[in-house]
Amino acid sequence: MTTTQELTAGLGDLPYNVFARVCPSRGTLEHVTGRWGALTLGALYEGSLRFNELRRRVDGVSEKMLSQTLHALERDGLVHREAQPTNPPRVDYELTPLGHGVAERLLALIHFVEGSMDDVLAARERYDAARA
Amino acid sequence: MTTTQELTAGLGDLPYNVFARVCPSRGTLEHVTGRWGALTLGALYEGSLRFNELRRRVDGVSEKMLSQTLHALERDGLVHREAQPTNPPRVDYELTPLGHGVAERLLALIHFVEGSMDDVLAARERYDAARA
DNA sequence: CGGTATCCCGGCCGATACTG
DNA sequence: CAGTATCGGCCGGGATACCG
Repeated sequence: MTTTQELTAGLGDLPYNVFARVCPSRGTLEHVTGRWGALTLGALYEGSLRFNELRRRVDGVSEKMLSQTLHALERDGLVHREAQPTNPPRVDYELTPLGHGVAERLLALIHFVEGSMDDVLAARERYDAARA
Repeated sequence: MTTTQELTAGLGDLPYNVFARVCPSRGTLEHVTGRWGALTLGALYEGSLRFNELRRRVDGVSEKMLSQTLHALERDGLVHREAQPTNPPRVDYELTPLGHGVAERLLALIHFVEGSMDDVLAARERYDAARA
């Protein structure tokens, strides 16, 4: 297991530190972990998807938010947009190698959280019961 | 490496699916990956911290948001609050075993994003240059 | 199909003041 | 030190309409 010492060692020497208010990595982390960014990256992990396929997969996302999310992820170099000038148009979105690395770690987190939900729900009941 | 097939296989059979609008895991994931939740869990990974130590470590967080964040994480069973009834009061926050597992995966993601920032910034320049 | 443009509301969140 | 209470702005994001 990686220790925190290793994880945070020499942060002052590293170029990017997400814990600092001004660091650009904080913005990228928010694109990645944001409500729709996380689910979009997760959905694309298995392979390329078209716009409306993504919409169906990420339950509840609006056209506007999916569009914004994809633009942000494409700008950060995590998603590649492949538009075919046919009629009707066909646009495929897929992870870049970088995006794949991010999505992999993201899915590890998502999966772990999903697997912990029974514990989480039990903890909530205990917490709520203690103040009622 | 874990494949997406494995990650998403039989989602319909699993009790919790974050991609579904109504699943409670989506709410917990948002606590965990939210702007302040992620940084708070990351800060606590190395060990217990007091309220104002956390405030200093999570640069830019307000008292109110840190308080709200800690309450949410405590309710979800990820953070344990230890209050000593001394004067002046002393309150320590630390990760639960469950919170530790979450934070570990979160830090893997954060670290990867930080390590990718040069690529991300380069991708942004290319993206912006392409439409200017 | 694959988006963009516009309107607008709720709530996230920061600032400030106050308390035990 | 460790918070809670209250106010207010601003913007995330949903709804709707429109376009190539």
